[in-house]
Amino acid sequence: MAHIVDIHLRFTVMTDQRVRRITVVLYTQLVETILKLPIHERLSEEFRNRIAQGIWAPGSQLPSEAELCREFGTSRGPVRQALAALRAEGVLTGGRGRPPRVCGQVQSQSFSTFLSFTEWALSVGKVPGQRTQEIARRTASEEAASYLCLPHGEPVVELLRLRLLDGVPAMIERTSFVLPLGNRLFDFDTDSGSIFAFLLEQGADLFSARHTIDAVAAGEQDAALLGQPVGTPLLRERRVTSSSTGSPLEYSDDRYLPTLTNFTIENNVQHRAGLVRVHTA
Amino acid sequence: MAHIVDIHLRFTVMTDQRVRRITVVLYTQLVETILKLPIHERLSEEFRNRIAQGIWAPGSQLPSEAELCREFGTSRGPVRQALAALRAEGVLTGGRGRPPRVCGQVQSQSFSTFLSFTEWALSVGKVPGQRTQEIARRTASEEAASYLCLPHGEPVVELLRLRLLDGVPAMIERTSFVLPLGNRLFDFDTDSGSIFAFLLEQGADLFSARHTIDAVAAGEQDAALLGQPVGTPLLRERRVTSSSTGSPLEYSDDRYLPTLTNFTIENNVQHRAGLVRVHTA
DNA sequence: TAGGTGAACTTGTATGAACAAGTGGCGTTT
DNA sequence: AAACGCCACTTGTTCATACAAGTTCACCTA
Repeated sequence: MAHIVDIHLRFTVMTDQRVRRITVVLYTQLVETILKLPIHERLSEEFRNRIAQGIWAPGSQLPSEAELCREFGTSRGPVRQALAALRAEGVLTGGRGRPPRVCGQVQSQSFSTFLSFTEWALSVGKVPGQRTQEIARRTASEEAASYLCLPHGEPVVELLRLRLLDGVPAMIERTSFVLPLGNRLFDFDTDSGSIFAFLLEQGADLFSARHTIDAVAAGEQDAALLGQPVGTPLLRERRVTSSSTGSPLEYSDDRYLPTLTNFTIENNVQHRAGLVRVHTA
Repeated sequence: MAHIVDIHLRFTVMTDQRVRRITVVLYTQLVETILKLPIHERLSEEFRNRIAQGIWAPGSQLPSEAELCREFGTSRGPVRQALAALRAEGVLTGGRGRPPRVCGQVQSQSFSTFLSFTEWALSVGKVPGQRTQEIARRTASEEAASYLCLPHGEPVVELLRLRLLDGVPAMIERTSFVLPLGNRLFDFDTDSGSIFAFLLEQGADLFSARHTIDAVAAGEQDAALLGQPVGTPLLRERRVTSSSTGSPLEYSDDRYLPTLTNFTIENNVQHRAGLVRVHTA
């Protein structure tokens, strides 16, 4: 799907001896596109809703496939596809002869919710906040350069922000953007909200991310910003976000106060965990 | 599938005025069962191998579905099921008109590899080790009782072990087992290897697990065992393992040296992360 | 040379059918 | 009461088919 939402045409026009700017916006038929979602995606969305709303409570059995087919007027294929999607996330179990059951309590998070602090905070009912400490174009640190696959001495745009939940310091974000992305940030008020949303709006091709989670002691800067003593254990998430062609766009070192935030995953015999334990030499 | 591997029949017999014990073992046809794996599971296994061995390198395109069908002599269904399994783990991407590509560098880990320190260590080519500090039956700690859904004052079997990688201290494991499971451990040499494997062998129904990851400062005991100063940041994984009926069997508080171990996950637009960020009040 | 057209190929979606394999309930037998 | 056999129902697996929708590339045209 092309996913073009609208097309902006900007003209500079002379009329009546005055210069005017005209913007013409062509809206494409997004509504059509949404309504034309494939059946099985509409189904899995519907199933997710029912589970979230408790209509299908944890532990309870779902209707049989045949019943779901009758209810939604489709064949077994799409119904099974929708169920498989939820099974792959560990939300459902079931086996031969046994109707599917709601199994996991932990809801998975979409790509954007997991990447964006702002979107995540809103999804858990908190007010996100941010205090930009610094935004600068400078030579990439060794670590950033290696993660971003940049030659030594290449410049990047570095951003240091303190992130807040309901006004309370919760996380420190040190991000390095490759130049094509980073340069756009100078036109953006980094105190106003989600960079992720801004970049997506600008058409950035943020496609995949690799997250590495460990623990570090708070340095002096961390401690001062978070209002904690130096040496406090912090939960660190390092992240490389790449485009759909696989070239790295952004490297971030996020340090969370572990009393406010943690990471959770569910796992079972049928469902391999996406998370892996890694040994570092 | 029943998954009965063998049946042991033990007799005590009098012959020639001597008491003998005879064990008769009935082996069931496991080989048959393995060979009878459904086609799509055999395919996804084969695909996983090819990716691991680099036959299908990251970034490279896979053969088209039609070719795979020809190669394995099946219809499109099973091939697509196998591809879907890998896609659900974020290993493959692709879209309409575009042959699938190997995308993630991070291999997912099976339930048992992720749960068992021993199995994991072997899978990354390290020699796992353990020094049992203590095994005891005592009243559950408040935290363990709450995670295991036990009434206040209920006894559990607590185990404290130092885990090693190639002889180097890497993790501290504090596990509480509910009695039916824990009591069996007194018949087991906890210095000899994997408790997880032992319990499975005993027929324990370890089905699902919820993992919570955060950071803590090393206490005195942690510091002494790991040979680190008090206050060193440790990467903590707390885990509740449950049976297939959902009743908790085991609670563990594992503290890793973050210089040796971390957790990694991959994520993309098409593939929701199983891992979620959680706010703790 | 730049750009459009169309054919060949690819994957995504959906249907219908058939059989394999496991679950649970019922009644009967031991 | 426990064990067994049977039946109805459920999910898992596989096939064959058809069409929708996107990609790629060679070719033609302006």
